[in-house]
Amino acid sequence: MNYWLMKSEPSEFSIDDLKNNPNKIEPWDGVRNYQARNMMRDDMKKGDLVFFYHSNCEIPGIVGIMTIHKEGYPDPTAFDPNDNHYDPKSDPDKPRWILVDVKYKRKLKRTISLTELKEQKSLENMKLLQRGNRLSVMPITKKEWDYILSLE
DNA sequence: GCCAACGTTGGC
DNA sequence: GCCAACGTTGGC
Repeated sequence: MNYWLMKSEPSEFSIDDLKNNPNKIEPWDGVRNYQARNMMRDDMKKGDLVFFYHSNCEIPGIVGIMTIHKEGYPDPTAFDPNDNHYDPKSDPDKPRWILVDVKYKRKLKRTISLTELKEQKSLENMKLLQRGNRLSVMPITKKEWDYILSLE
C-alpha cells in the first residue's frame, strides 16, 4: 500500500466536485509534468490512499481522502485540440501523458492547512514542505500519513 | 550538452 | 497581482 498527495486548485476542481460526481470517481487529467506522470504510470496501485490538497486558494491545505480507483492509462485530454491541456506531441499510438482515476473516500473533519503542516516538527522532511516544491503529485510516507491524520 | 529565455506553479 | 523557484524548450 502506497500513500500519495495530489494537488488541485479548488476553482478548477475541488473535493466537493469529486464528492458530487455521480459515482464519486474522476480521471485526474491535465498533469503535464514528467515526474508526476511517472508516479501515476509506474507506482500508483489500485487501492492506494491519497490526500486531496487544495492549492492556490484562500487556505491551501489537505481537505480530504481519496483512493486510486483505476491505474495508469493515457490521458485523453492530450489528444483533444479543444482542451486546455492539448499536447500535439502526444501521439495516440505512443501517448506521452498518463493519468489515474481517483475515487472519493471522505472529507477531513477540517482543513489541515499548509501553515499548520509547516508547524509540525515531525513533518519537516515532507516533500510538500520542501523549498520550491511544485509537484502536483507526490508520495507520502506512512509515518507522515498517520501523523497528519492524527492532527485531524 | 550548455544555458538563456520563457512559461508555469503556487504561496503570499 | 507579485514574484521566487523550477521545468522545458530550442538555438548554438
